[in-house]
Amino acid sequence: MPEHDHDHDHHPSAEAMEEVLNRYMAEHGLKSTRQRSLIIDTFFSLGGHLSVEELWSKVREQDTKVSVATVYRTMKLLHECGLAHARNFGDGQTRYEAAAGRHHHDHLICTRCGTIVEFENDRIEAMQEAVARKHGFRVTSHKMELYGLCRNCQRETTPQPRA
Amino acid sequence: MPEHDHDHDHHPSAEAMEEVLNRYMAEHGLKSTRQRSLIIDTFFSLGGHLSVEELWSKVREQDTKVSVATVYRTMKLLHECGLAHARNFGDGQTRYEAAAGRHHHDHLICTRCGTIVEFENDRIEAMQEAVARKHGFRVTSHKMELYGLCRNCQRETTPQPRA
DNA sequence: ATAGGTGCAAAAAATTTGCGATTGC
DNA sequence: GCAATCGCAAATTTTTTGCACCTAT
Repeated sequence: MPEHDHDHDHHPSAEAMEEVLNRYMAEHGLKSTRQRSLIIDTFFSLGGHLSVEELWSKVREQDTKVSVATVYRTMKLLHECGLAHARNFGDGQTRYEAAAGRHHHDHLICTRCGTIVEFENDRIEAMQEAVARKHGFRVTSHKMELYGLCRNCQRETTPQPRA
Repeated sequence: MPEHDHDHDHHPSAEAMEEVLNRYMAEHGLKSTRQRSLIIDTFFSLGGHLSVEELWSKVREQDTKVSVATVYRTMKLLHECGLAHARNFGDGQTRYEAAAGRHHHDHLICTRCGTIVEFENDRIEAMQEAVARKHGFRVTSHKMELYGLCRNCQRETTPQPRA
């Protein structure tokens, strides 16, 4: 499980997310269904960086009949309305992470044990803006991932599985 | 094709890469074959951010018989010995990019037309190090991608395909 | 009523692997 | 000669889709 940075290891409440989502759904003529609510509640209450497979297995604990397809479709929705970010940390699967209501943040990833630490740094963000402007870009989002060894893994020599 | 930043739009020569690769191969008991050389030469002479599919199609122009599997296997090798970086820009495929002999750099990606601009910024890198250190990490590599609209796409309103 | 949603199973797309036939070293 | 490679096809893995049947609105 990911360690979190000092000032933002809170997740937005699933209820708050439903609010945002409801507005989006109303505007787009989408319907609220039992399986969507279940998937969304599960996603936001779990937190972290979830693969569809992981999320699906948690959802199935509540309702065995929900199909992967629905989880994929729902996560695509959440992504499109900006409530979830899609991440790609190198293993072959897309992971989703709660977006709205949280500060933007980036990731430190231990390549040995898989630990993920979140952080944010306003000065770096400001400099990113500046660089982009220099190249004529207007930035709408970004990803920054630092890969390396966490404190423990710098000492350890015994094999340890990734995440 | 990607625009390049001021001071490093050179690609390392395929020959220089063969050198590094040969050393690696000698140390690991790997063999140099016709298809590997072809793939490697093609990869380094093309430059850019290539999907396996794209690279394969170029390779096939020289030798119809090379299989995708070999391209995958060769790129994995290049990646393992540090000569190629694996990237994931959001479309569902891994892209490879020449690594050794180039300065490290990051990416500005236009979400409308797919243009990729490379840049580097030492101050940002220094701050990344600092942040990582604060969290006890020793950074070995990183990825930073800024998504947004390039100069052209901020003006245009007509539809334009990605990449 | 009806547009949108769901499950299921088949389809795609991306990548990996088993294997008998090569081929560097 | 022998271990490493190759091509090919089959297998995996991840994600998408077609379709007949449901269900919010």
